[in-house]
Amino acid sequence: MAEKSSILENPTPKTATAATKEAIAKHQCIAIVGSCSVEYQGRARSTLEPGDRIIIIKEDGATLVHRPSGYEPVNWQPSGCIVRASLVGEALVVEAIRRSPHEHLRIVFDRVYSLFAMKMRDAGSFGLHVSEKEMQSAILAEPSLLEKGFRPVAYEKRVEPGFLDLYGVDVTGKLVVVEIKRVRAGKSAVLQLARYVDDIRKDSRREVRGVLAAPSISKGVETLLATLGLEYKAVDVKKCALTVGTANKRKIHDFF
Amino acid sequence: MAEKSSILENPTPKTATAATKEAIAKHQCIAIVGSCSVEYQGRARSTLEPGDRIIIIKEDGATLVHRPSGYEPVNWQPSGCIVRASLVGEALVVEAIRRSPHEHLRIVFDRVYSLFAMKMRDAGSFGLHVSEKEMQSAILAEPSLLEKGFRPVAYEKRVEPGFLDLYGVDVTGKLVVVEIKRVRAGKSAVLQLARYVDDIRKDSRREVRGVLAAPSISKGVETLLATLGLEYKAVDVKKCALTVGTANKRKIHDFF
DNA sequence: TGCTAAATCTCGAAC
DNA sequence: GTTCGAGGTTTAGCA
Repeated sequence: MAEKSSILENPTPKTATAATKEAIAKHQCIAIVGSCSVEYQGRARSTLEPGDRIIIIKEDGATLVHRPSGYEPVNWQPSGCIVRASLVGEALVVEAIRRSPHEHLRIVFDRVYSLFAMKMRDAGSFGLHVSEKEMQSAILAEPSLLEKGFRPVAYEKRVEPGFLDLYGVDVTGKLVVVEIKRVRAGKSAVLQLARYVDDIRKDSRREVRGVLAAPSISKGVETLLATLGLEYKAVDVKKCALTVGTANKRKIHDFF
Repeated sequence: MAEKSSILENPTPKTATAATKEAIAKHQCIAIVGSCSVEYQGRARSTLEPGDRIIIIKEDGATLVHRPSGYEPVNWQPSGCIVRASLVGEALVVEAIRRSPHEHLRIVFDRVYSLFAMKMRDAGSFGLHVSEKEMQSAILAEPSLLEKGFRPVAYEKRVEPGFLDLYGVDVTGKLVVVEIKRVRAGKSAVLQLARYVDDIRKDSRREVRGVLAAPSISKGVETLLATLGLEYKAVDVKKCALTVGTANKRKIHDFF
């Protein structure tokens, strides 16, 4: 089931070069650990003296040179460049070249500790989420994310048109109906909020504010909000995510 | 001389976990190739379904999850986080946790193809350069980088106070003395330029312009330039680097 | 610790 | 192609 992978330990330069050439030809992913020096010229120019590094060559040509510490690669070449391996003297040399802009990356190995190559299969989908539910939880845990002095009273409250996301009281005692959107809010969100506000106003003598909480709003929505007597509050999605994370801290901490 | 490295090929989850734990304890660098799923929670939240990936765990805790294509890691954790390996059921699990902001990365391997660990030595210094010489070459090759219609006449011309970087004629026939700085130019660069301009003016009846070519100038330098009757021309260092690269294209092309 | 500006930023979408 | 904006941006320089 699993694809064949090849691993070389302390290969000779000749062997390493042959293996790298073959892997590049097969569009495999390659991971080389070795001592190397690196030169780059293109949008800027750089030189890196010899030292132990991890080099990754991906199937689309993306090439990364990683030092033993730090998040970023010290040198790299993005996707779509041409990668060549060659034996120069007694050294494996990997070059990655890109046109437009013209860039040249040259890696000269004085030692190869390990060389791994394999056709990797990765069809897994990646999803980046901050759900509306999480934003709601975050504002419940930290109401100032919405507005200073806001006190939540209920969430997912049943009203005539459906469930309203959040419901509370502001610093002056007015009722606040909150509609939460995790992405840029459009006209529909405003109209939904308007229906909820109308419904609440029917049952209350207190003044009722309608607040649309979203990272941003579509163009034109601002005037619609003003027309309907509603408000927009910008909510920092990342801060929400962090707040949710902090709320879950104990659970994570239990792991240790 | 070279540090001991350990390589495992298709290890069992138990073996892989033990090896990862040991390598983390020794502050070694680790490269794992395997099929895994990934979850992240912190500044945002993400999930990644199973697939083949390359995982790098560096000695400072920086952790990277790379898919088979693209420059960027799909998931990561920066330097300074705590990394733990554990055997959960029949799977190697790597977790990297950071406080402030609180972030949690969890990698679950359903298969490990290869595991490499080693104490890497990298003392090589890294230098990112766009030398003054290269900026000079670039402007010589592409004079419009300085000013439309500029025609270089000489470079490194000997004058009384030293060597001036560049010397030419503008579109109206005036002489132009150019002082090049690869970084933000300060007062000293202006004074140097002023001396060169004075020297050239002594030997010529034609009008002489003094131009400071640099990516930017320090605050206050603008008024000094005005006082001395000199000019500043912003030069795009990256464009210079690219121009130098293009000029060397034939040489690189010969490689193929 | 927090803010600001640059990055060989990368990446994707819109034009 | 080119430009524009967002990113779990990261990183370095300062207040």
